[in-house]
Amino acid sequence: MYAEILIEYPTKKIDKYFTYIVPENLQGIISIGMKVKVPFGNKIINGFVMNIIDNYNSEYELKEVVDVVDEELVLNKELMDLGKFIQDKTLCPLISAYQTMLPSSLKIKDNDTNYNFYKTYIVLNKSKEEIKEYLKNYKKINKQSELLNILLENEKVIKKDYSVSSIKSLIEKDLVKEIKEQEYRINKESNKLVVKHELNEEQQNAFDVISNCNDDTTFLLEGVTGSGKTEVYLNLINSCVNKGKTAILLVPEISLTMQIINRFYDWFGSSVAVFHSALSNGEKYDEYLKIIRGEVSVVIGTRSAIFTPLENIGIIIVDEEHSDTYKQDNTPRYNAIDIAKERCKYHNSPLVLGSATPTLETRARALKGVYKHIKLSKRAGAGTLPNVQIIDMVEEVKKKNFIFSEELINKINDNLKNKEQVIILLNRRGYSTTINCSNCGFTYKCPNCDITLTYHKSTNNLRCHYCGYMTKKEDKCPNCHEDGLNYLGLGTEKVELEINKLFPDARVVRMDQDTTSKKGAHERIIEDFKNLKYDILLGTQMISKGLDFPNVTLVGILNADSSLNIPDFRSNEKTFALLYQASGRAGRSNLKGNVIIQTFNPDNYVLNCVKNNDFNSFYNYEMDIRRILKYPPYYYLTSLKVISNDYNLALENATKVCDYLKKNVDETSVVLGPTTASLFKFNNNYRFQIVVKYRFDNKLINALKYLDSIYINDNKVNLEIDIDPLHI
DNA sequence: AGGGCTTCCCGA
DNA sequence: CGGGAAGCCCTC
Repeated sequence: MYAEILIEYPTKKIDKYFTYIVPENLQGIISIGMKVKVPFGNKIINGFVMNIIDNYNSEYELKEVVDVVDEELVLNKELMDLGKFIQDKTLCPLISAYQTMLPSSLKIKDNDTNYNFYKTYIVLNKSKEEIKEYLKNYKKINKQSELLNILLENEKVIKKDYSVSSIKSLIEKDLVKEIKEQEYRINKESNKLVVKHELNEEQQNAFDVISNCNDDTTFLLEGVTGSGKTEVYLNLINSCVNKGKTAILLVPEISLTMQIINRFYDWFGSSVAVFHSALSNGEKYDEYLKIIRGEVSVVIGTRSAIFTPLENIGIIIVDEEHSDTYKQDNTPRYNAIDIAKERCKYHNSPLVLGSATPTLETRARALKGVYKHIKLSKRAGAGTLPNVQIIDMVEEVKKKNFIFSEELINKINDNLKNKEQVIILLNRRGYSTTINCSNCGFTYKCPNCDITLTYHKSTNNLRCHYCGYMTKKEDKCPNCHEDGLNYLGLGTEKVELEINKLFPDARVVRMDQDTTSKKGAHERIIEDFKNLKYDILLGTQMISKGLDFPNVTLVGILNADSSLNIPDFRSNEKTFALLYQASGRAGRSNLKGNVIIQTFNPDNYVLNCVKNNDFNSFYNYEMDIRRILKYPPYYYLTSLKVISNDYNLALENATKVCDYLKKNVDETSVVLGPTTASLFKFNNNYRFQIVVKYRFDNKLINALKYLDSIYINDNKVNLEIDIDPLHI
């Protein structure tokens, strides 16, 4: 018996099968999709069993499979095929497709860590009658007799709750014994008292349409902020579970979605498994084990949770489908929504994409009838959509109001007086706190990357947000040695100081990368804010998503236009979604909400669409732009990056790649470049970019595969291919 | 990926 | 001629 093994080195050079002998003691144990240890070169390394064959003729001597890594962890047929699908669609090594399917704790070569977690219990080692007999003769009342009595009532007790010495002597007397049982680290009970809201008419309609679907239709559930999409999800998944099927719910970032997850725990208790980056390796292992063992019917998680080995999937729901977290930006560059479609096809089950601000691609497909379009146009319960006001900051600056406009200050004061909460959103995309010299124009830049360094006041240093480079801020300009260093841009720290100055009595909490780096910090801030421990929540875009604070009636958005100016074809769409979602945080209960948008471009079309709560107009406006400029959804994109630490080599090869593409793709496609990539220099590597825009191109994929195969063997120049990139 | 083997270049 | 660095190629 032989096994064809895929070696666990994520390199295309060895991304092929190696054949090993299956020794007798592993025959019958080993199966396709299992992880095994094999000798490779002079090391023992992990690999996946891809095939098992009876005969193999080899000119050289084969080695033997050493061992299996874990008998329970086997990728099923569906996932094995899915890996090949990903390899084909993203041009990644097959092994990296499989590696992303497993939780990180199982990926790495530290194969000897045993993540199984056991609890030790004490049980009786004699019959109850014998124990009663013993107790009668024993007569003493002490810790030992006490424990025996408890054990007569309860089958088992946790060892560490009782004194070691009494257990020891009872074991010596052969009356009790220790047993070990595997425990899961996460154990949630469902809440019997959970409030199940009545669905309103629109919600009920959405539920009816989707739950009656028996094929792999994709639905766009477009619901305004606060329209109660979560309630629809809960009911859909519940009906699925009642039919004996399973469900996956994808969410953008779990730490921000704890509110939703807790609702699922309330409904479904321990049949929910959760996957996100904040779990420890042991926790991830346990959650995975529960699924493999078939003990779970609902999985909630971020991008990679789409790979959980659930059987009999009845529905997949992708919440906030416009979020860019669903696309992985390193190998394999897959989009979880594409994977979801593939899995739904396999299980013949519906896919639900939910959002208040779907991507233009999704919405276009829904309008064309490729997806089924379901709308939730009203806020659930008493909430009404907020009143949005645009403030012209050009006028405000004349009045020396640089950060907060007069109107926003007044509204905040009103809110503080009424004991209602405020959210301040600092739109920092493409706009970071930098330092430059007013005397000579010097700015701090990263020596490894072509990026302006960001100033961090709390540590008085400057950091590169790409490679982590760090340097101290000097008192005088390092270039002209004058006192000209100035702060540019708005940082959350600066705004916080300003708030403290303007509203000295307000309790302010800041939420950004710096205050949320510790585990659980997100949840704590959100929980505290919800429990009214603070009046003002100040943060970056991370506060705009899906949070539900009933007492927030005012949202202030500072520098709304900063993200409009980034050179990316999606910047309008991103800005609209961010501002619209942020506005949606206001007035979610019966209190009327207000939103103030501060901008230097009060006439900007995108901002006015937000003001009018008019996704339709925005959609039509932006679709025109996309059509004229040949961007998605009218054209598909593929981006290629040619990377080398040698500038000339990079440019030379980029030109070659570009020429090759021009000759070898369909004539209706457009090849652009080479241009410098948006992050031109990164970690001392020069990066050139080529973009292909196409509609139907049968030749492109082969051209890409050819180029890819060429650069596998080039160790000076690297080629990165991103099919359907989110950004270019 | 990582180790061993080959090649190539330069100094004495 | 020798040594060290750089490139090449193999791993069942």
